Amino acid sequence: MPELKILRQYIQDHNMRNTPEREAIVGEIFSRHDHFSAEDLYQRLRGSSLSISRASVYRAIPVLIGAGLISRVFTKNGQAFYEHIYGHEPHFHLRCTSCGHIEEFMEPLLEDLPARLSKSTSFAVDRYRLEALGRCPKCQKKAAKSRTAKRE
Amino acid sequence: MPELKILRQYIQDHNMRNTPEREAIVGEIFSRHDHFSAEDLYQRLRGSSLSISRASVYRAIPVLIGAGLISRVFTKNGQAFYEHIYGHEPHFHLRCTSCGHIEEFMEPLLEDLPARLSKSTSFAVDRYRLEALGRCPKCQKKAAKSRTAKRE
DNA sequence: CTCGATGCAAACTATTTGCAGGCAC
DNA sequence: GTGCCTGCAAATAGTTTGCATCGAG
Repeated sequence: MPELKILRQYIQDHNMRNTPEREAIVGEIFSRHDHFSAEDLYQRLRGSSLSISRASVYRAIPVLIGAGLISRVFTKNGQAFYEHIYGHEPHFHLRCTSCGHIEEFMEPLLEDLPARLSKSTSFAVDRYRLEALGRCPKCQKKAAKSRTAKRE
Repeated sequence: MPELKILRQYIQDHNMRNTPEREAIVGEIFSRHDHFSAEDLYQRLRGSSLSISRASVYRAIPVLIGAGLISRVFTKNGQAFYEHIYGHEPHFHLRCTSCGHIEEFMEPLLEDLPARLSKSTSFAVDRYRLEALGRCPKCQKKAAKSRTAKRE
């Protein structure tokens, strides 16, 4: 479990304390490969032997981001979603503006974007977040005239 | 004021009703060239002769997005930020993870991204949102060892 | 006249925080 | 033993919504 190693190292380096709660959270996150919100995590961990509070889940998130284990990828209806990034190829998200369906995709062109941007701008860029918005195949077919404007 | 024309057209096409409030909101948005939150807009419009309620500001936003006049560009501390897109070259945002400073930038490589993605994926992509995260020049200089992990 | 839009205030929802006790180190 | 971490509950903050009224078409 390299992700646990990373967590422990990060915690040690930052004079924090490791706890079973944090390890359980990391374990749960890396047990699947999907996008999750803080609430999702909380619900999944409620069932576990070690029932973890919402507060601890919320407090763990910035720690894991700091450790480079997860990253916030998008916001949906005011709720933040994350994904684990360790051992995960860089990629971006295609989001259907009609049904909300999300797919991951990689465009080779973008592979070394951070390095490229670090050269062409004054920022030291270390990562990026790209979200492409459009219609998924299903919603293209439906092609119903939408009469209502949804937020986003 | 082409933006007002677009608003009116959109409203007409969607069986909605045009109101001085909506026109004032659009006017205010296009009077500057910056990123704004719903609250920003509300505060700026409070002073105007036509005092507009928060509710109307919030309700106007999805309409303007639907009309293609504005777009949500990022979320900061749980608050959504927008910018007007009509008459504005496509571009992306560089965000300093340390101080929050934001700069706009264009990478020629990305110019026809939507078209390219529409071909290489199954989605009909019509726009995208790219946020590069890193350190701005100032914060690179400070280079203080941060001991606290901030959310994001 | 009709029905969408507005303003107000209350309701919601996601997230943060104060506090007392517990546990990692 | 010290001080970070946890759980709980209360507090915040952004955004949404019910309702009565207003006014555009």
